[in-house]
Amino acid sequence: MRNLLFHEIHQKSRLSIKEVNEALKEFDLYSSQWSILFCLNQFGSMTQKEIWQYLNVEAPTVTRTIVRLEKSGWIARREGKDKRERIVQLSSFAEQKLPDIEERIRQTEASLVSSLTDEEKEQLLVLLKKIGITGSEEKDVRNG
Amino acid sequence: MRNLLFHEIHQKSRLSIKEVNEALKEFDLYSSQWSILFCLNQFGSMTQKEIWQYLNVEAPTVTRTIVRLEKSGWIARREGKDKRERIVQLSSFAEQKLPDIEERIRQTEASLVSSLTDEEKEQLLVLLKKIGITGSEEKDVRNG
DNA sequence: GCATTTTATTTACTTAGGTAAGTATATGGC
DNA sequence: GCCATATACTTACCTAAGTAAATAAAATGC
Repeated sequence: MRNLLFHEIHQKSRLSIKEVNEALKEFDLYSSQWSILFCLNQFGSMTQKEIWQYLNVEAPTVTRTIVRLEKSGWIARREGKDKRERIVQLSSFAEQKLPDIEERIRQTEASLVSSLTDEEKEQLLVLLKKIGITGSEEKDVRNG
Repeated sequence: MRNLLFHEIHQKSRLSIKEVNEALKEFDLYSSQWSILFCLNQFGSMTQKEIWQYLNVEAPTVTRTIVRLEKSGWIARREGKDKRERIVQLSSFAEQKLPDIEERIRQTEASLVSSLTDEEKEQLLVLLKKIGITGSEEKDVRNG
């Protein structure tokens, strides 16, 4: 395939999502749900905007996933002082389960990149971050 | 984010699909449709199985996209000698349009990786190909 | 030669992402 | 204070990819 790079990125993206979903089955979670739980675990309560900005997806995508997480008891939402905002936080059930899930995900991801050295992983990350930036933004590569 | 690598792969995958979709708008095509047209242009007539095996997706995904491509006149299908198979081929309309589309895609992709040197692109490809393979398969890295 | 198994494709349904438009609340101009 | 604009979120609808199960045709066993 001529456009090998994008083909390959696309493939590995699908592959890793597939593996993570497989690992999450025992917890009745999907990869996108996990990414939000992980986010909340790392930063504490967040507005939906903070979540979609951090994950770099669109607002409706987060709305949908959050609704499902709320229905299944992983998170709760409350109104903010600004009544347009909805503040999202982990349930105590989620807080209790998260360490196990994180360990499981860590294993899955480690296995996926087990044939790369630490240096190669670092290199891969640096190269990936360069994709999609134009000359003028290039100085910001290390921030993302 | 701890799982930075997958986060980044996922992001760049979405970004590149978005850009390719944007570029394909003027031709009334989507990225997944393009990948099938490209495939057929490269290899000539193919069965659906050959397509999904090459693109490394599941059969139902190819069925859906092919049905749409057929409805919009980009491809035609005929029965094979084996009547279970359906042989897919480009329409003359598609053959006529493809060079322009390919040029447009080439530009889009080049712009996305414009901040990488040729050596870096090659390196990125090599590293990506190593993802998801176990020790015993490692010798096959260069085939993919 | 017929029953069983395999194979190619399709259908139905799920999550995941996107855009566009709608709703409700804040904010600014005056 | 009120109207226009901006912002946060939601709804509706599109493509993309996956799994599971259905269908139809080949291939195989005996």
